[in-house]
Amino acid sequence: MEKRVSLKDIAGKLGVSIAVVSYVLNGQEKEKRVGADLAVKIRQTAEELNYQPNQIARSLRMKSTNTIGLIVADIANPFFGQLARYVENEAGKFGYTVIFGSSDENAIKSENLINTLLNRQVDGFIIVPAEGTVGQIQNLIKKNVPHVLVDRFFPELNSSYVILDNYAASFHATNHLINKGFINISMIAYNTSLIHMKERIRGYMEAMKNNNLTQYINCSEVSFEESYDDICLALDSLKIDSMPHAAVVFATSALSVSGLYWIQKNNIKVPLELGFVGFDGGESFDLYNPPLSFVQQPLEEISREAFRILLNHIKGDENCTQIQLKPELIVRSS
Amino acid sequence: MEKRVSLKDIAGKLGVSIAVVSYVLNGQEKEKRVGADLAVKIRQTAEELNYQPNQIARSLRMKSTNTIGLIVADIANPFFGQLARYVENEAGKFGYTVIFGSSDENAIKSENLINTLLNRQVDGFIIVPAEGTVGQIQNLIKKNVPHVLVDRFFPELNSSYVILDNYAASFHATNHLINKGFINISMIAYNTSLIHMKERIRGYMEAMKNNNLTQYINCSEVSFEESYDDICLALDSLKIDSMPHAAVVFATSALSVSGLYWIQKNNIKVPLELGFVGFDGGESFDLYNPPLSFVQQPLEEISREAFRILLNHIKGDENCTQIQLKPELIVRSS
DNA sequence: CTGAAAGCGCTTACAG
DNA sequence: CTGAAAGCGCTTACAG
Repeated sequence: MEKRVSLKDIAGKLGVSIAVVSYVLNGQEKEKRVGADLAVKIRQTAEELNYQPNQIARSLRMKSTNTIGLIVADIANPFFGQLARYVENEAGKFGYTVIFGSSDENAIKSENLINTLLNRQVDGFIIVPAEGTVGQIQNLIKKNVPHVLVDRFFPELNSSYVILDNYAASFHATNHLINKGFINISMIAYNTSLIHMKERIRGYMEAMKNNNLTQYINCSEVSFEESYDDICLALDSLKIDSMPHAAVVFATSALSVSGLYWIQKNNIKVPLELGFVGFDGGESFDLYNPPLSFVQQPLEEISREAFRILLNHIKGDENCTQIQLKPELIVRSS
Repeated sequence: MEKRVSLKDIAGKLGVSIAVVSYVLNGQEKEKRVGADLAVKIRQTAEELNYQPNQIARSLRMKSTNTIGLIVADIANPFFGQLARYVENEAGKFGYTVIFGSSDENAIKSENLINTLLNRQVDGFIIVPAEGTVGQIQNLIKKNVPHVLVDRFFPELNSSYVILDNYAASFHATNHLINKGFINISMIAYNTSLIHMKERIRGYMEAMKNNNLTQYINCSEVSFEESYDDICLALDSLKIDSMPHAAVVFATSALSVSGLYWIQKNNIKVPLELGFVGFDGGESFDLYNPPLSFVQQPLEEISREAFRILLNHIKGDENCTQIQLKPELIVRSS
């Protein structure tokens, strides 16, 4: 690369110290009482030479990079892609850039990611924590690294987080199906100890119990890695063609979409032969014929709040803020 | 944040110079002939103190950050999310982290993004260039900043790029519809001067001309901002219910999905009432009943090649590499 | 009003 | 075999 122009170059050209030019370029000429004419001359030559501050040098000196790390499960997953976009927008408004990484719900990858971003001196983290990463988050707390968890959190830890009211989400989803007359309602969830999943399962269970449908409770927990095969097995075991008709609540967006693949493959008619509530609406729910019902998260609000809280931490606020937002059930034909 | 341990701390504890500890921690004890026992002691205390190198300091000194900038149109768009993921994977293998930004196909945003990433001293860029950003890319060339363009490029510029053979993509897509017996074939594209779009349009036109269907050529160019409304207008004007039946080739993934919304709204039967070829397959094409045909890009290969070329540039290779990859037409019921 | 100087945490040519 | 020292490009307390 071409040599960049530095403060030294400007100072050299004008025969002044680099301190003054740093002052005026940072708008401190008033406080430092720099001569008005000198100030304009400095600004002019900075312009001429097309001076661009070296953020790395600045970061080293200031011990802050104006950079945040965003760790999601998978940036290619539209849910996390959306999240990333909202975070990017919000961060941009405050002069922050974002470095991202995908953990694949894997604790080892998560640890590597956190460490490399830490070494790169990010000012803070927004993290969708994977299973088995309590220690990593605990470490951030110990080191006093600003961070906010999103989508999930660890109840035993005192971190800031912003999440969905997951219990309410599946509780309402299940009730919706019950109100439509379904009785034989199953849930497809991930096999994980993470709280968001446990809460979604709990909401489903409670709704079933409240309606005396305990005998129909049937929750299949599939693995992250083999999810499609596991889902097929779980759905195959449903007695779709018997009465009362079956219905399924899916616990995440990816799970719902996999479910749709199975439904298509088996040529099932929704909602006639199978009740359906998905999670985190995507095109597929809209474009399905007829359109499908799903639980909607306020993703933009989640992202906005997460960044806002993170910024407070970065600025020194030590108090944890824990926010739970309300889901919305988008009711359509299923 | 807690104070991090530095080379100085290790050196202090052992009563040696920071130079030696830098040497052994960088595996240069052989070249620098550091005593074997000292080396193990240094490694030990580095371990004990949990030393983590400060990449910012390292970057300042080395004038390289091991960071690349990735600029896409919109990270929330699954096509670009996928791209980002593949780039992330590839970069990770070589110790690079990626900072991303979304340009929204907007030249101003693109310029801001490029500048802030430049100030953050990224070692290079992978860019999906927006319309009107020739000057920005030219600037990178002038400054000798390593970069590779992706998805589109500027023919008048000598940059590395890796793109799809866009001409072939829509040429084959159109021919496929012709072979299925469609005659009245339209294209929906974006209203942009960017080459990838011009090539997709050209491929459509050529296929039509080659089959003496010039009179049926009908290409609607919609705007990025109002794409859905524009698409509806364009599709409304098609005479779907007349003979010969109409067919549409969509020039991007987002366009195709918008088209599906219109198709659903108007309750059109594909392919019975309307021929359809989409771009960049997503779930929606799979889940449509019956599944839809589309042009598939080798996204992983594009990403891998783009990073590989970028890395070569970063390492000093001044020669531009320009790659065009073959699309695949995934033929299903439409 | 202005500048010399220290220091952020590293790497590396150089001297012994 | 080992260390003192310069320097990457900034910011800022301090002295005049």
